[in-house]
Amino acid sequence: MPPAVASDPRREPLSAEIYLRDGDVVARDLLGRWLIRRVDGMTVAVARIVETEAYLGADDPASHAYGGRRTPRTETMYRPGGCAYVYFIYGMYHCLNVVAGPADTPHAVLVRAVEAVEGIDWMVAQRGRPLPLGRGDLGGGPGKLCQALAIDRTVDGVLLADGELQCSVGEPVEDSAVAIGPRVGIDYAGEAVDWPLRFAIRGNAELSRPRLG
DNA sequence: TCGACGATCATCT
DNA sequence: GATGATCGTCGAG
Repeated sequence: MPPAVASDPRREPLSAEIYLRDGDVVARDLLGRWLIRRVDGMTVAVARIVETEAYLGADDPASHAYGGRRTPRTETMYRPGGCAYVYFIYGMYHCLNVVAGPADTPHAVLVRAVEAVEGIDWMVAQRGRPLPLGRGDLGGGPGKLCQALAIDRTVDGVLLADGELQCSVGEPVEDSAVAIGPRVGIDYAGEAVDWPLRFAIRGNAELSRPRLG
């Protein structure tokens, strides 16, 4: 692919309406899009989304907002789609979500894997792992990609149109390149364990475990 | 206040 | 495949 430059149309922010649809639609649409990480106004890294999961709010037993549960932590999900929802998990990791749907419809899209487009050295440094990094070790998992992009609770609520974390047009993918399967790590969610709400770019090297497609 | 648990990962066997 | 790390969050008391 050609190098990314400032005038690159792939860097144009996604329009706000994109995020106002249901979580599963947004999750599929975000494949191939770019996350642009900015620190103090400077772009330090660009990463391409290669795997997502949808969480469908009040009607989804796997969602933090199941049954309309509304707490200080989940408040961000009740905002209109288009901002980041970041939470802390297992005492050591963060997970990055894109809020979807209109206000008070707490849908979210968990970003499960990204691949580096630009600023790979910076991302590797953020990960703090000994080199060389193996397949999927940089951005192949929700905790890993948050480390690589230095995402923590301070990013929670950031607008993806113009904040410290942005989401741009990137390189959308064809349906034929998309693998779909059940979500990971939600064994507590009853019937919802089997819902086909995990989306990935088929065969991509940075997919999370267990691999889909 | 307290106890249980988690949308994970690295490091074992 | 199994397990420990590690702590914010939330519901129960």
